Amino acid sequence: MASTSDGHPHYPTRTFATVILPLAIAKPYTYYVPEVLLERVQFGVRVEVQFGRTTKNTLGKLYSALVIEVHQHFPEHYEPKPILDVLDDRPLIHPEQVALWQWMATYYCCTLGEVMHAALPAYLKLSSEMSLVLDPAYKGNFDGLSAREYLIAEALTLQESITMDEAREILNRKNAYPVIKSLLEKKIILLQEDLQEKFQPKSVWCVQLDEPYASDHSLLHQAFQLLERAPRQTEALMAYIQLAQKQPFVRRQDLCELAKADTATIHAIAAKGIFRLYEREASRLGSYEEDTVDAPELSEAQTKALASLREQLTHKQTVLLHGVTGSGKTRLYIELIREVIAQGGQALYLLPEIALTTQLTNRLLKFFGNQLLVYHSRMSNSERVELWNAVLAGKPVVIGARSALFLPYHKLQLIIVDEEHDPSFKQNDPAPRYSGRDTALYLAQLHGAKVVLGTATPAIESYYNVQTGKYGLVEMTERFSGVQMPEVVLVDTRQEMKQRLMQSHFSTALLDELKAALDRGEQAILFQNRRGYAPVYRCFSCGWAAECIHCDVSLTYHKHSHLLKCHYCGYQTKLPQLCPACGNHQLKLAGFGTEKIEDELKIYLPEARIGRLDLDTARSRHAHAAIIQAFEERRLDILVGTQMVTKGLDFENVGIVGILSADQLLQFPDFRASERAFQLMVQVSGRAGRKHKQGKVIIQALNTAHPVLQEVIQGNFSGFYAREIAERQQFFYPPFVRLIRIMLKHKSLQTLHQGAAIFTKVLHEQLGTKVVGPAAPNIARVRGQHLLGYLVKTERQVPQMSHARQSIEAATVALQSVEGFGGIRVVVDVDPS
DNA sequence: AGCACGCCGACT
DNA sequence: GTCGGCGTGCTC
Repeated sequence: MASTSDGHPHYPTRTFATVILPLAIAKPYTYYVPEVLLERVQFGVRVEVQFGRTTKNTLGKLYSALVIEVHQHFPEHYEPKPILDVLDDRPLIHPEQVALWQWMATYYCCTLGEVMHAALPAYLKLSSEMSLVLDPAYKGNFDGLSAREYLIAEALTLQESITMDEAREILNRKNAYPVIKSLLEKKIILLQEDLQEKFQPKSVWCVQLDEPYASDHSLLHQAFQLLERAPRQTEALMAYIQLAQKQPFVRRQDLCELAKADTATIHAIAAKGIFRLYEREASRLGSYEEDTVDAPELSEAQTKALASLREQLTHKQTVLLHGVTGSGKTRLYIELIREVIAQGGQALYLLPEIALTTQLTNRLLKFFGNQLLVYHSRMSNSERVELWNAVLAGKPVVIGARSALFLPYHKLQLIIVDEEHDPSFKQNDPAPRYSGRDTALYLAQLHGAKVVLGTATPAIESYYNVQTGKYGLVEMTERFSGVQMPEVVLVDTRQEMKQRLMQSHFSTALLDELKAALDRGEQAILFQNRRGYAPVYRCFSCGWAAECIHCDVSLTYHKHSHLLKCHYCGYQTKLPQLCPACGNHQLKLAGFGTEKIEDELKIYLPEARIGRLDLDTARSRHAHAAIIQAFEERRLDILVGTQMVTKGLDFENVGIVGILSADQLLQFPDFRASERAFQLMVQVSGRAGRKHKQGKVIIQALNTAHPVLQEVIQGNFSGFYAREIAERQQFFYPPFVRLIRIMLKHKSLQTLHQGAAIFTKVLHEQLGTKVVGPAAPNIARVRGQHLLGYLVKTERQVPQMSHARQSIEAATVALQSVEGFGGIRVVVDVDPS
């Protein structure tokens, strides 16, 4: 073995690679780069490595790991294993991606593996599966095998290899291992591990002219003569000529369709030497075939706003675009994106997932055509890989939800975060628990790119950053159409109840306005932030209420399925007829959700065509689109819905919007309740207003004195902000501090409390009064796990933040090193929503 | 995340 | 006695 004076004899190249494995483990690992792979191992490629325990009977599992560094530092405390193969010729990522991942792992307190897991498309993360094959060297028969051994051996004579799962199934037991072990010892079978690429390019059959016709079109008349007695084939040849004039490649399928022929006809022509069939790699990403159109001309207000936006972006990284609904923010984005394309850069347009409707994407596709890719959650694994590769190759524009932040940009110049205030930009579970907006800001910084935060209702944090001068600000106060902002009317439902004017959950004013709007041929939207029929099923004799068996929440009655359902874990059950606690017949439904609103509305407005948009009716993307389309095409008069109706929708004929219970929004036990309520009410109000006519909004509330209601009515964002920011300052809430929420979880309440004692001790020692807790959250048990939470309030500065993180880490280590408490899960959520 | 090992109670 | 449950520790 070659050896150098300063090198280790086992590692002659003295070159090592640090890799990230596609697993949720804390740190990167280092492998040895053997001579034969020296040339091909580089930053950003995937390599095949063996990882995990190996014993004499198991080959280690194989993984595709991502190389993030190639270096000469000899690992000191262990013997690195070799890299087995290199899977890519070109890097799959740029250094910016790894930098982003590292920042996310640190900032959001999770492992690099967890970030990479979220970042890479599934088909780029490979792991091997163990399978069994017959040992080709084995010459004997299967005599003398046990019944179980025989089952496996026999199965292997029928199929070449079987997986461990299949072996378990054949043996009908959980652990197939002892049987396999003895078969290995008898040298009847071998184990096999191999890594298989999951992504396969799609190929389609194409047709072209064969020689000599291909190079000499004047010979085509001879071809037609050859087909003279076959009219179907003649037609196919003509169809081919027609298609070939328009497109560089003629798909067999397209040809069949146009010529109304089957593949046999095409093959017959090929057999005569006129056509030649070949396979061609095809994209799964739909291409935009129509001509792109020009965006409408900018209004005066838009021109001014755009100029201001451009000007501020020259000296600020981030500008907040605060524009009322309908002011035409999207039109400005289009302009900015165009400039980026012209300069050869890349732009990312981020939206909350739910706002990624076809309404918006189709509109953008019309302007950008094939320069734009839409990245949505319903994409297949193969499509994701293709999209990844397209961005790697420099695709200029991507529109997507927060996960689009992970795509491999490397000349990113602009990120637009539309609806920046939206809480669904925050990922709550699983790790990385990151904010799409804040991560976008960091990503932009890495690329030296600009960020535009767009919204009609800025987040308190964002507006605070405007006030301190960190962000620029552009305001658009008028609707593009010139139509006035809707008139907002508050209805005191407590008064109406006293006077017995309420009809079910509808005030007279709301019902009258709805009727009037329908008579005028207008449409209406009703907002109720709760799905299902009724959120509580209670015994009015003893007070018992139906609760989930896995979670500490009341069950919601769903009329459609006639079941009680848990909105946290999905548990469902039939309605008891007698109260299980006292045996009485006093069981009644309390409260109301979208389902009940839809139902009761039918009584008061029997003529109206009513649709419902919530998680229950719009579970699939298709169902969601179908409801929106029906409303758009005016096949529905009234749309009842949850938050879903507030996002990313543009309807032209909505005369009236109703908010059924503002109290529900305002009563949330959360420091952000006011902010959320303000945003939701303003956003849903923004759906009102016809193309040429002012719309109307009716807000029903029991407590009409709440200041947020007046601010919503007046569209008074600055008043709302001033009041809210003062409160945040007084009670030490963001943006004046940063919050880190910690949740301990365990199935045993006793273990949880005992463990929490240790955790609390360490945390208090390190952070003192910055820690609030432990306290059981409102919902103290979810999916059978008891919860205990802490809130850490810390200064916004980096050193204090990292001290808080280190303290949490120390407390976690202290907790989990105690026997019996290792099973307590510690979930850390930085900047929780 | 996997996976093996070790310790425990429940039955072919 | 084995089988399978779960808790714990380790992986370059």
